[in-house]
Amino acid sequence: MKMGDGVEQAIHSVAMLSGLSEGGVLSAAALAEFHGVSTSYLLKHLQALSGAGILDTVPGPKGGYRLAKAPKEISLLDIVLAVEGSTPAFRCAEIRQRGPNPVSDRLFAQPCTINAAMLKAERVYRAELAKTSLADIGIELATVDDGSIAARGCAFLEIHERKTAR
Amino acid sequence: MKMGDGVEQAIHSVAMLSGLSEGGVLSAAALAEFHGVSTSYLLKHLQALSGAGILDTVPGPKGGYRLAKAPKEISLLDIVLAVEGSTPAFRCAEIRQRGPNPVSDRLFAQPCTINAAMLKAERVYRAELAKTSLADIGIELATVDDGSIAARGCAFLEIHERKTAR
DNA sequence: AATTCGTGGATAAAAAATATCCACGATTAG
DNA sequence: CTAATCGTGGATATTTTTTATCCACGAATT
Repeated sequence: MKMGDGVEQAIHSVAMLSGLSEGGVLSAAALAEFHGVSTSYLLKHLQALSGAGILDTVPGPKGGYRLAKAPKEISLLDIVLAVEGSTPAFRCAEIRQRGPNPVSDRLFAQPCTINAAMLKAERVYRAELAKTSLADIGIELATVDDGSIAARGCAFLEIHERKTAR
Repeated sequence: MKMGDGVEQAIHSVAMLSGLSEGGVLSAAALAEFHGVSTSYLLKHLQALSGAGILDTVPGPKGGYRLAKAPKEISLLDIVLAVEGSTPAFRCAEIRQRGPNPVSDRLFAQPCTINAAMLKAERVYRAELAKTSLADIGIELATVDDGSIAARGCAFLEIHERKTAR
């Protein structure tokens, strides 16, 4: 069982957007450059996030992505579901009904107990992810080379703004 | 995120073995036939379960697999870990350290908060699976065609025993 | 009006999962 | 004793899924 790398990229992207100053946006290209990932692939996930109502898009020159709501209102679960979809990891294939089983079909009206147990665990997993919001994750602080304290990504944001200010 | 089909096959196999009478065993071929899956593929998972101490093997003619301990002592988590491995679904690729990030390396001595949150959710997931044992799943009951009540699989076991009694 | 951006579908490349096969050693029924 | 049966474990093929890329289009802003 492996979670797609897109999820990690998406969470980091949204986290960075949460550090933006009022009115600020970041283009898909800038986000991809900062995270060192493929722009066209990240785009796919940014669009999923936008479609899920987590991000807003600003078209035109100086456009890009920004949060659609407050960091406190965005949970990790929201992001994971937007990128990976809501299909459970465990999919009951109704194995119990296969093979030369001479047992009556009436049994199978009741749900598979194995499936029920697996899905319950997934519900617990998702509930835990729902507890953590972007606000909880916060912005990591760092000492930059000149000795000052900077929010993670801020230094990059400055660089990016210098570029776009041309 | 998708869990391998092997997990489902493994759980059903172990569940069926838990319904075996004292001293009884089932061969990999019989388990595969009952579940309608490939024998050689199921074998791979049965061997993993045996290696994990969940199943015992009985070699020779009339040999096969049986539980290595009481159903109450076998949790769904044990089976999932044996088949899928214990690697977490979310693997932090340390995206935060990539790209043209001018922030000091000292920041990265601390664990990634995103990674921490994702792993915490996985711990909760596993804890929930650990709560459910084979005994909890129990043996499903069914009304067979002649109107009597039979444990799921028992009818098949009878067929199998008739075969092997030749 | 030209630049810059996101949209969305089509498609290619890479990686996993699934499935199969074979030669070997161990065990036990007959 | 010996022949049949079973599990072991590695190698390998097949299929499916994931990941990644590309391109033509429409929208908005300077």
